[in-house]
Amino acid sequence: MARPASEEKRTAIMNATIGLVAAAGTGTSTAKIAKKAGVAEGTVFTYFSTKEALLSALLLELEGELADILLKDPLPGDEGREDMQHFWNRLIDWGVTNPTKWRTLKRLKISSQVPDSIRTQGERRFDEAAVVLARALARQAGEDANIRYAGIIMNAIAEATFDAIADNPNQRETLKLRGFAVFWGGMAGLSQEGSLTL
Amino acid sequence: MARPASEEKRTAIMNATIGLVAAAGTGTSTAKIAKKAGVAEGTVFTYFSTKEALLSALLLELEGELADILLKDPLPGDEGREDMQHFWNRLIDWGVTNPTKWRTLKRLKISSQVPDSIRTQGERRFDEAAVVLARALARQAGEDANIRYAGIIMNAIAEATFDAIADNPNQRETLKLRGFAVFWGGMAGLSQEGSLTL
Amino acid sequence: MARPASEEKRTAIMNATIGLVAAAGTGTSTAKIAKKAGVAEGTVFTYFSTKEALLSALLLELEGELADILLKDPLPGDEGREDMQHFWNRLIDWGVTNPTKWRTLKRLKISSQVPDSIRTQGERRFDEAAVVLARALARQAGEDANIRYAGIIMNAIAEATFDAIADNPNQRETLKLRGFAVFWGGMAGLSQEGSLTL
Amino acid sequence: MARPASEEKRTAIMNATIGLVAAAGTGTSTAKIAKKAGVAEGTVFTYFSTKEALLSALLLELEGELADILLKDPLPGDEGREDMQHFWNRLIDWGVTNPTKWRTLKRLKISSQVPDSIRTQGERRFDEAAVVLARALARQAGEDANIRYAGIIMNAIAEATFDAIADNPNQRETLKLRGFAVFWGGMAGLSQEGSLTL
DNA sequence: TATGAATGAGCCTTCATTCAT
DNA sequence: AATGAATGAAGGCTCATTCAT
Repeated sequence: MARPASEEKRTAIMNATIGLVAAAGTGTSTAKIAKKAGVAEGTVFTYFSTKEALLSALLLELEGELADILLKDPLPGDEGREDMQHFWNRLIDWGVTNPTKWRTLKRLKISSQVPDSIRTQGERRFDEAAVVLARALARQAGEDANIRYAGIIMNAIAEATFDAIADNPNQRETLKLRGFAVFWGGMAGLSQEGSLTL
Repeated sequence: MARPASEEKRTAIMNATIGLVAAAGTGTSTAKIAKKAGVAEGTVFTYFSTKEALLSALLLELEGELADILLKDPLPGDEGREDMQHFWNRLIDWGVTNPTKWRTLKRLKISSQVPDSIRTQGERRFDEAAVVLARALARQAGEDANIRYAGIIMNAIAEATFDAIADNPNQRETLKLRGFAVFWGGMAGLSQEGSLTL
Repeated sequence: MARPASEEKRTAIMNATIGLVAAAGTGTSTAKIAKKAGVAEGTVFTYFSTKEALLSALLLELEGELADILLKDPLPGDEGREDMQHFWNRLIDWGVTNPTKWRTLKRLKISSQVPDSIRTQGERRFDEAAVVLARALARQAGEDANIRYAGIIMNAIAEATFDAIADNPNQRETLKLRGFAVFWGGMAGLSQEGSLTL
Repeated sequence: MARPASEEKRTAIMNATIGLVAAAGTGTSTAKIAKKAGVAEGTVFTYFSTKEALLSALLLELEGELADILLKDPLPGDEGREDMQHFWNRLIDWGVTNPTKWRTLKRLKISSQVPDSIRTQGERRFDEAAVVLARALARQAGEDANIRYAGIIMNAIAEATFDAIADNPNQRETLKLRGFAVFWGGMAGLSQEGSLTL
């Protein structure tokens, strides 16, 4: 009956936020976000009750998008190196294609403007992927390898890989391969240290 | 800048900043910093012309401190794994001993309140360490391994290691070993991918 | 203004306003009013062009309701104490029965969000009652007693009486009697001071 | 050492607030207050941490001022009508001399922007005066007359008296006398209704 | 007519920085 | 040099009102 809430506007606000958070951190003002999104300052608050709510929604959205991409295509199915590399390639491709999203996601994950509960909720998006990852990892790093720890390291090496690709875009595939080799080699190192009681 | 009288006050301001940035990010107000440092609000600005100047000085100071620690003790001198592990141990020990410093350093490195020129300048502090690192790395990852890339990954794995140690303080030594194994294994993986022209 | 369709909605808006103004003052937002009334935000403005118009209409309505009540039942007709006490009892009964209306009326009478012209207009609602009051008063306080002055005092003592009854509901009748005694005694005092030329 | 906090500025802010609250209610903006006081917007908050704190301080200050005035001069000492009239005269004189203060005080007493705890605290300022009032009242209205109730009525009649004086300034003394006669007569009426158990 | 999204002025408050003392 | 009061530009958010549906 009334003017319907516009998905388009919501998206515009989110995209503006992605761009600004990537460039200037979560300290960007809602006024700048509104301006960049092409809406009135007040409109931001009809779509997100609070700046915190906006940032939280953005974190969940980005993690959801990434998680979906990891799982979209069928896995090779070897339950080992190839499955893992499949994930790795998806991760790198997404990050390289969406550098500002990646940067924003990274910032949101450590921002004090996003409540811990949201961060926890966001990790849940990766539960499904984590199962596959765990299976593949078990072969390379032993049954009791810690997935969370492996995940953080995978992320970190991906990070370094993005940087390298950003500096040398034409070496993209090589760098992607190399990054995985590092990760996979690291996981092998992990296996040699025996089990831990955490 | 002719250093104002009291070195003590300068240090107090820096320490207060470390604590507050670790806890609340670079958004902390200069007023809070002054209060925690036990000086008047205006005094902050006789030691640092600007909040940006304060944060920049802090970044350089922390990176200097860390760089010094890496080089303080004599190296084993094998120009390989042991030299590298020596660095690794220094890095982890410093981070575990000074968690707020580590956290603050991490935040400053990505803060939009610190100009890029400072960030570049800060990396220079590690030039000397990088030389040693390069030599050691050459053996494990090949002559043309990229130090910057390796450095970023080392940092990342260290980060994951801190988290793990923070959660399980009594496993500190085991986790330190494991972290290094991962790093070293990763570097081995690096070598297998052939040379890159970057 | 051609009254919009639903008298029911108009009433709902007014009632919602009564409740909210009593609780939170004339600063309450039109959005809250709409919500409490169960209508859309915009609907408030099809019934009342302006928030000011809404509050003004409410003031007039409440004063009208109270004035009607004062006159509804037949007076004892002694043109003295009994007529006056009849009014007093109506007034107190209405206030005790409708505490939020009373509270809202009180607030509207001094709100800067209601124009003076409306306040004046509202007083006109009591003209008829004032005639009776004047006659009754003449006996107790002299021919030239000032009705406006007496009215204000009556109101004030009623106010104090409401408070007392709110604190001690079971003493209602006694307090009502006592309040009138105070008022009537005061009017006697008034007569002793001789006439005034106002 | 630093620029000392200026009592003058604090007073300017308070006076500006008195004027604006009298004219427009407690909804007045801190920006307007600052402007009228001739200070920067931020300065308001170096003297009062919060708008609520400002209004609260103002309420306590005004009640304190009024309470002091009631007690300043020596009482006639008859412990009856004359003592009471002494209070009455002080009250009326203050209100007539400071109409905006009176108006502001009235508004603050019912504002939802002042916490109840402050209101309670404010009433305490009148404790000393209340003792005298109670004694005088006992003679006219009986031993068990309720002081709070009497106080409210006194206030209310004073209110009506101010209005009348504002309309007819040259009748000031006569109206003051008349107002007291009404109050005193009302208290006599009170005595006739017998005791209440509240 | 009813709806509620859209608007932008305005609100209270915080903050980096300046400056009188 | 040290202090902290003074400043005014933002900042996040609310609100009365308008307008597309």
